[in-house]
Amino acid sequence: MKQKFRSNCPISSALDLIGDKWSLLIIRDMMFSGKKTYSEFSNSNEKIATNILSNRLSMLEELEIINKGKLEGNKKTNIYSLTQKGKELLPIIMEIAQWSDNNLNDHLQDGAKPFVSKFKSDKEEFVQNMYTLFEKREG
Amino acid sequence: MKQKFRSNCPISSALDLIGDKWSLLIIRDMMFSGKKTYSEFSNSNEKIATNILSNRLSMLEELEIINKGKLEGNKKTNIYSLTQKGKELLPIIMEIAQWSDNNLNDHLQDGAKPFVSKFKSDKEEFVQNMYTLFEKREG
DNA sequence: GATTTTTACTTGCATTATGAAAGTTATTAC
DNA sequence: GTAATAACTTTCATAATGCAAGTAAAAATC
Repeated sequence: MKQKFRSNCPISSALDLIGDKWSLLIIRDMMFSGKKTYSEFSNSNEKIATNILSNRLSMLEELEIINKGKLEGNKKTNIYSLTQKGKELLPIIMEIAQWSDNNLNDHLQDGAKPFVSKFKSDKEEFVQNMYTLFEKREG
Repeated sequence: MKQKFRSNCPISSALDLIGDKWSLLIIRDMMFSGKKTYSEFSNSNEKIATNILSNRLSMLEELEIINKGKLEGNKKTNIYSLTQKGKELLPIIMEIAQWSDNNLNDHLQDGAKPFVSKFKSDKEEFVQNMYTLFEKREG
């Protein structure tokens, strides 16, 4: 784990870890689409290159943002899941979504509006509901 | 403005604009250190290269996240300021700070703790107080 | 008013990261 | 046994970043 932090600023340090163009999109897909395998991530709307995907999955695992596991009876498919550290990225992602919803209206479609709306009206509740959903998925 | 968005997802789109390792640090310095000139940004703890700084300032200006102006009687120094769109990045930055505060304890010093604490205990109030501070700076 | 310093950059080049496409290996399905 | 799937790795082109030095205009100093 060659963590070359630029400083000990919490913002700078977080960006050193997850401040690239792909990491948060993988987390997004895990959170909102329930994706958990390599091929599911590979089919994202944004067409991540497979070498980058592979690299990001191992980085996120090394950072303990995600876990890598298997299902019993299947030696082939890797199942990725969010750790607590990973789940706690939700508020960041939602604030990003809200910012875009407020400020990128020229570009964005209205598809995400109801979703972001719920977050806006009660952030605490939204986040708690999502955390409950994460637990439900884990069974 | 060659905006090559990877998709119309609000999260992906925001990352297309500000999802690099430097943009949010410039914004951070404007918000929390009141920095407003090229040379002030240049002296950040993280040692941004001058060509990157120059590039990011013009990109952020093009995106209408910051404004570029002058003070009367000074033809030399450029004064950069946050637009509304830029100020609204505060909640994202604070959630990032909170995440680091919660999850990067091995790395971070305790300097930022009281600051993040205030955000944790009442986010709404913290954000409003900062917005008031921004206005005060603008005079 | 000439010289130095400051401010805000730009340029050139090395290094690193990303992107696209094809290839590889192990596992599972047929 | 053969084909398809899942999860990668490799190669190579392109783009982004980092470093060092240089430039030009304005301001401060002598």
